[in-house]
Amino acid sequence: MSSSSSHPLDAGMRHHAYSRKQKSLGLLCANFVSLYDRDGVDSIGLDDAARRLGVERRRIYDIVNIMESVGVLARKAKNAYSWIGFSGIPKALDRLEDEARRGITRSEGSGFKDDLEDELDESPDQYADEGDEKPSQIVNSSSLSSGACCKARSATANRREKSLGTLTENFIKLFLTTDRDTISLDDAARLLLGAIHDASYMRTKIRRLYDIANVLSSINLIEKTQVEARKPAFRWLGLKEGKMKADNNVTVVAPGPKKPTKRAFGTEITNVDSKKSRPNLTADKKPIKVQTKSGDMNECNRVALKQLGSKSGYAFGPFHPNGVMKRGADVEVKCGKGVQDWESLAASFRPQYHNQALSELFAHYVEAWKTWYVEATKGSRNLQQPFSKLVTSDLL
DNA sequence: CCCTCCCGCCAGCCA
DNA sequence: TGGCTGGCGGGAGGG
Repeated sequence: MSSSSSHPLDAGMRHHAYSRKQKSLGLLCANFVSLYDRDGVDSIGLDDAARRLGVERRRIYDIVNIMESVGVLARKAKNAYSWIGFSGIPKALDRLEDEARRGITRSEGSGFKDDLEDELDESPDQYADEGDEKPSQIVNSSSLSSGACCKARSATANRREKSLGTLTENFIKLFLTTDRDTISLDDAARLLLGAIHDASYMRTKIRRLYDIANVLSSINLIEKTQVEARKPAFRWLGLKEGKMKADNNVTVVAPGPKKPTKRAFGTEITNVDSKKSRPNLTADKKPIKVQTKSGDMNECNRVALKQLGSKSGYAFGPFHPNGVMKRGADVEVKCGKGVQDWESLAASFRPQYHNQALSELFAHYVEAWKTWYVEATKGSRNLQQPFSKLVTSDLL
């Protein structure tokens, strides 16, 4: 993971080489944020986002689902989401914390409570929005029932329970309910899966957790740490309750605001050409997919959570790096106005992201950016007041 | 080698 | 139906 230059020969032709790093979900998320986190943005069209970010629509669904569960976005309608911003995070976290306290964990296998919740929150409107959140969730305590498997939920419900969004929520709840400083994805998967032992299911879950962790990292809600060698884990950073502001800050920098003239990452967007060199498998279709698993756990989850230890009153970590984040947390560029300058800067700079927003990686990036920034501004760093606080100079 | 995780197939769902 | 969603896991990048 070192920073730039990973490909030896890539110097000049950076876009022929395929580099998954430039296409990571975390990076995409960062770009997504920088693209929409500004004044005047309220509605986001999936197609538009995909086009501007240069990725396939499928990837936007991933980002959006995760972001929504964190309160940054709210689904408005088909193909349309409304941008709430980081100011929506506290509320979302409160809700999650509250649910976690009551022991509500959306189960993986059964959709029991989910359904109930669905009725309450989901469908009609977006909760993350204004003051009202979904009503309380009384619901269950169903630990037992859940385990009892009420399979059968409609396919829809079933599907939903396995959604990235739900997984994200449960993943976050783990952090909100444990005393542990860090949680590895393995542990998280284990805890979230409870009784399920199926290895392949587990593998799939972990893949998803990687996706989630990457975007949450790019948003600075969590950060990757290396606990034991070979076993990376994530630490919850969260945010400080009152301190959050509509636009606090968050990471990311990104390519140009507008349509990327030049894509800052990922070469051809749609992976048209350079994609990985897949063998020419033309014909063979994928074998039939097997719909494995089914069990569910739930009660187990709760128990598992317990094992992690429960906290009673947590004070989230500072969301804003300025405060507590350790090093390298992030940079931000947001702020609506005055973006022009940044935009141009960004355009010329073209940062190199790294895969996930691991803090170390980010640190590299930030460092590079910072350096560049200093040069660019030649000492006079405060070009705009709002930006003075911006970070660059103080991170790291 | 094995951890990471991108890619896109394809199945439900809904207008 | 066709388009939207998004689960899922193959398999390649990369340390």
